[in-house]
Amino acid sequence: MTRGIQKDVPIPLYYQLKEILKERIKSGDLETGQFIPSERELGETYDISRPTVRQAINELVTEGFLRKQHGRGTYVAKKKISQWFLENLTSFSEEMAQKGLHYSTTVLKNKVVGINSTLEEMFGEEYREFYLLERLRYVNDEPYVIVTTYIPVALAEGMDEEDLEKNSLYKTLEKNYRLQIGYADRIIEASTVSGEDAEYLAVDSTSAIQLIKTKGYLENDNIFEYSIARYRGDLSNFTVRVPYKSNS
Amino acid sequence: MTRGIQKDVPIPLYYQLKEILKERIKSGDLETGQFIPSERELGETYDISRPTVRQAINELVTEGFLRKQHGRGTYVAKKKISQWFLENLTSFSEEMAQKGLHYSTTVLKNKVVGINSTLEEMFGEEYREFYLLERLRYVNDEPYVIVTTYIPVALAEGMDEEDLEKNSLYKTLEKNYRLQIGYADRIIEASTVSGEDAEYLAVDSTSAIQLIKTKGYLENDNIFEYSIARYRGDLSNFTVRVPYKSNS
DNA sequence: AAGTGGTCTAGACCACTAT
DNA sequence: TAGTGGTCTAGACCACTTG
Repeated sequence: MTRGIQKDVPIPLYYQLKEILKERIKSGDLETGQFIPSERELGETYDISRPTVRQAINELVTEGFLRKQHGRGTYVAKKKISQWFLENLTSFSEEMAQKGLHYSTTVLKNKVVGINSTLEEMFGEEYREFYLLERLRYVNDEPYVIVTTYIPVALAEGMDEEDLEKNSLYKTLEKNYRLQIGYADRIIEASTVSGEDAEYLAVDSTSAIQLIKTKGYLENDNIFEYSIARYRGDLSNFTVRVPYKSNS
Repeated sequence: MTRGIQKDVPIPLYYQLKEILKERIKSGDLETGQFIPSERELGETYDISRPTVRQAINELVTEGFLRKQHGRGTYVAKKKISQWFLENLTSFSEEMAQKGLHYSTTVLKNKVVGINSTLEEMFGEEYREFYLLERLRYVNDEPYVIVTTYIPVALAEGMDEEDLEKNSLYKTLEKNYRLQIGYADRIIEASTVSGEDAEYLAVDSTSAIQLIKTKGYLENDNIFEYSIARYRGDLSNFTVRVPYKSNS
């Protein structure tokens, strides 16, 4: 049943091995805490060299699937906590699908606005007009988060609402507008809900909300997106796993 | 001036190269956006093989110091944003020192408590007694955060307040109690301040606070610490940089 | 002593970017 | 076309853990 590695396809061997190992973990073939075959053994099994095996394993270690112990071996890490978008730049829809939650979206605002001081601080003076998109998202039919997104018109000329509903925003920008997305900075703050948001989120005016501001950058380090998300504090939490580094 | 690489010391070559490159970045020798020498060139300069150079560079890329462009080269990334403890398991004192902020600490509680349902959920049934330490921290003479920490007595028998004030908690556990710290999960939530906390933090009773719960784990995946931090929402924010991965 | 992961070499060929 | 990073091989020796 173990899928083999194909050498005649343009997929890197180490990547194929990663997928195989992830699959074996997900299927339960390799259980939590169980030691996986040694690097040399995996190399023989799949007929690839040890450095290539190591590349696959090391990436899985940094991704949190495996853990190593010098002199003992490599074992499957404890099941990863439900990790939110604080570690991966995934879209809301992907996140919800992965968690198996039902969600829906209402568009509150969708227009083009001129520059203001906040936008100028974020994007600099290069752009003068921005798409403003404000969406209210429900999870299991409860209001969950309001997200306001700004994108320079120049980067996504002609983008319409359909683009944003069918695929995720990032996929649209990548495929239709050929933007090479690089990374994002997320700024996390706790705040009290604003009057307008309180109504949409169906909470009273003293409720706490989790603010998450996102600055999206392209591969070339130019900013392409700024968004402000307001999550209901009583419904949301976010988890990050941080490694310990004893050396400086 | 460029420090060379020493082959007769028990420090890995790739690690020495990492330090050299970081130093060259910090000193301004390699500036932001500037392309660094190619992998082959670095190998010749420091007389090490290309795979070894690649190991150094790849780690610096994942640490955010460098960025690569296939076919073009490797360049120095934009200066990293002030990154909070959401990416590294550093102590409050280290964090403040790095930011050059003045801080102080008051111990609110310091006692041993028996197990309860929350602690049992966190630590399991193995431990029956826990150190409870509650500290109020001031930054620039303003109340900033209250942190409540639980540690099983069995793991740090005889730990006293001095241990906790002089060095950081983690350093104490590592050095005096020989615990091998592995990683931590941080759970982030927004909430409204509790009555008791409101007084200490000097905010009114409807204020928002940033809750950050930390579960600390040892190398062997056993939990050794549970803490709940309440940050003043108006004074704190936390930043994370997340990479974009187009493939699943 | 045997097996494991950690480090390192000296090549090779490919895919991508620039000119 | 030349130079870059991306992938891969087939070894080698070391440090660490366990029997």
